[in-house]
Amino acid sequence: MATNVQLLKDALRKEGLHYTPQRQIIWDEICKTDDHRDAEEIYFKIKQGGHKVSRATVYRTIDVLVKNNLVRKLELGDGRNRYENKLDSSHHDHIVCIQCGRIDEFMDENIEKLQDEIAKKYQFKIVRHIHQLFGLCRDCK
Amino acid sequence: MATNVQLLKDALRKEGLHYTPQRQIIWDEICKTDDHRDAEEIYFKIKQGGHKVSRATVYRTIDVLVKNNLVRKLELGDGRNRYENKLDSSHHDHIVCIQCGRIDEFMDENIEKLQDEIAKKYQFKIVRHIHQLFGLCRDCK
DNA sequence: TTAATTTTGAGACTCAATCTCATTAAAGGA
DNA sequence: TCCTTTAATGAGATTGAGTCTCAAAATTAA
Repeated sequence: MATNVQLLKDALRKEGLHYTPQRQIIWDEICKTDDHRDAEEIYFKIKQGGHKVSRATVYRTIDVLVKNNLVRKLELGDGRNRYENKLDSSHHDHIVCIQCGRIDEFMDENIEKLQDEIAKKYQFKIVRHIHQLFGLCRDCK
Repeated sequence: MATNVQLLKDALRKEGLHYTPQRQIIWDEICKTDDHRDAEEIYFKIKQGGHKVSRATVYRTIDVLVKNNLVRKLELGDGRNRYENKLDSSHHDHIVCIQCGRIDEFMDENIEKLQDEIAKKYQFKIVRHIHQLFGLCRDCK
């Protein structure tokens, strides 16, 4: 956990922002699980944990964490953004079950390579990408 | 255009819905361009064209068109869904410039194949997928 | 033409996310 | 430590895309 404190401090310093208890609480909460949770869930978990942090601060802090690569923002197109910490996770994309909501992760070097080739062909500089498979998982088929 | 009328009628029949002027106006508007427009844009274009169709009907009709494969829904994760007609477009994914908003289309058989292999590995049945490259286009680099 | 049923439209409503601004807290200097 | 400046926080208002409601209008089949 000590490392996580430093990661946050470094990010905040880089942004010229203060290190505050609220920001630490939020970052801690996000580090607690490897789930893909939305801001509201994170906010309520913090509340349940007995801490008082406002919704606005949760949203604002998550933005900073995303910008500084500590958190990944997941857009599943259902109107709620999800977030996952990037503590020890390498790049991956997502497989989403439209029945039970289960989210798995995948990564394929070859797809990444092909992607880069496509970008080259279009003279496009990729900043980020989204690759999601929606359908039925093993248990819902 | 005659074909488009029939496509709509067929879709509506399949859904057990009535063929109405409003639905035709909406479908016509979507067929007019190959742009990727959001519901609000489509709604205002119809208004500008001198037709009176309510926002609710636009949204409702688009849903029917998407469900029946006449229109493709694009989720770019910016809170607004975009739509494009599928009149003579084969499957493709999107390259989005985060600077100027330009949207290009790409398609790669190999990526599609690799995707299917991943699904098989996870015993997952793909219903749909999203693959989008975000970054800077040729003109914005 | 009528009766039964569906569709439409105006505006209310939802919900995630953002904004406002008065209050509180942090950081650096003396 | 105290003070001053500047930034952060929180409560609640606001936004905006999209959905819902329900009375009025339109469609269809008889």
